[in-house]
Amino acid sequence: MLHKALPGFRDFYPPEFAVRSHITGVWREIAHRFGFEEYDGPPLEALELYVEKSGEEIVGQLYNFVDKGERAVALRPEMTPTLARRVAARAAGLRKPIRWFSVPQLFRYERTQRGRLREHFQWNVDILGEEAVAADAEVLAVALAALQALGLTGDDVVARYNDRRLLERLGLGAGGGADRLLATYLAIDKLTREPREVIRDRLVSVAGIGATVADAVLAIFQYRDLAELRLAFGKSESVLRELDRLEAYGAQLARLGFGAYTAFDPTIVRGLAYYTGTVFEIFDRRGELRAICGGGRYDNLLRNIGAVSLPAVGFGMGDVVLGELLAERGLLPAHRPRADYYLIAVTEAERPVLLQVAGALRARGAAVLYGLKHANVGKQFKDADARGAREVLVFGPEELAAGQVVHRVMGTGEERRTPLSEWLGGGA
RNA sequence: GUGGGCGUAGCUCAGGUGGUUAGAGCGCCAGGUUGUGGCCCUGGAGGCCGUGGGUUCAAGUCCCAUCGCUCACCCCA
Repeated sequence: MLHKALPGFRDFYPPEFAVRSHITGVWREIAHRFGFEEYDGPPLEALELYVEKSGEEIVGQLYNFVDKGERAVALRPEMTPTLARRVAARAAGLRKPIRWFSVPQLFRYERTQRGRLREHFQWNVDILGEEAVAADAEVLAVALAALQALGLTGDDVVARYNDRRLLERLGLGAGGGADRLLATYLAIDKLTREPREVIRDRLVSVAGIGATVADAVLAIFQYRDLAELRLAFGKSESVLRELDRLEAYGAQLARLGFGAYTAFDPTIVRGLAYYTGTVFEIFDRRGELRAICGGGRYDNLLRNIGAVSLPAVGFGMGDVVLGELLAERGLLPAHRPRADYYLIAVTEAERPVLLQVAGALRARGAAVLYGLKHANVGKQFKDADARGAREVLVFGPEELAAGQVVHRVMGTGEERRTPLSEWLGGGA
């Protein structure tokens, strides 16, 4: 056992790779179905790209080092800064709204635990250049469509959504600057995990807001749905506007077929600094795992990073937690090697013909296997079975003399003689 | 970074209170079977019992350290 993967890094043996491939395959398929184009960038970036104000809280867990050219670099911990920078550089020439997706491998240096490694693959989908709520709905819809395609229903997962603008209108930002607002979001983010008193203390001590305001803020969360909030705060024009937008968001998602997958939840705020509007997180309904996916609107990030003003909305969905959930629900396809044909030579003398047929079949697109060293027929059949061959062709001296080969269908055991020319033919 | 639990074959695990050459099932390889797979039978390879140190006549077993995995914190992709 000389070389194991570094802590938090995974080896993908064929069975594990099959799982990863299944998940990323669905991601790509669904992204294309929604009209998103794939892009990528380097996995290693200048450290400063992440140290900038786009997300201070990430920096402490960066996988960073100094390279041989004495550049401070970091393995990318998230895709959004890369995306923002690239889009900003070419924004003028890109048709808006920009609909892009990516499946980058991302890295963070931190203690590993369930659902959290030092490396994972994350599906990123973003729409840039559109502030209409339809863009927000489209982005969440594509995330849910992928989960649906993977076999998860509205009974398995739920997307809880909210809008930071609503919380601001409700008084969250009362008398505070951006820093205070973010600290308040971070405190609220823990609302479901920690006792109310702890949150209240944190609002006062860390976020620096007054005790009475803190109580007012916490009071917001006794209202669990939009109708209740409308009754309680409907007098305010600006609150109404936000409630209307959230209603529209939910209604559009329902129209797109995901009503059973979505629910408004005022406690969802997300920890990242750059979100400015809608935010959402997707959880397993049983609440056994971490969030499967998180995203939202970040209208100021491109202006901050690239001096181009483009509203944006997107999400990231990792392969680790999702893989755990799919495994628990028995939704991962069984990994079994597959081949269309396994060719068997009875004696070495038939090998040249066998190779010729293998070539012809492969040229037609079939998956073809045969033993690389001679073995008795029983052994070869055993190998054909173990490697998942659907059909077997037996090349024996007797049949070849008559211009025939034996064709056996493994599933049924049905077997008959067929003309060799049929297998050598180049036509489809 | 903090605390708890766990490290025996490729995998899943046995190995009472220390006691000879460390076991099973599955998997893998070979044979039974030189023209027919799944089942069965036989044999084999594969372990410095995570690593290092200590206690002891004797350590897979007890002690310490360390590394790794894991769970909970911290924090969040």
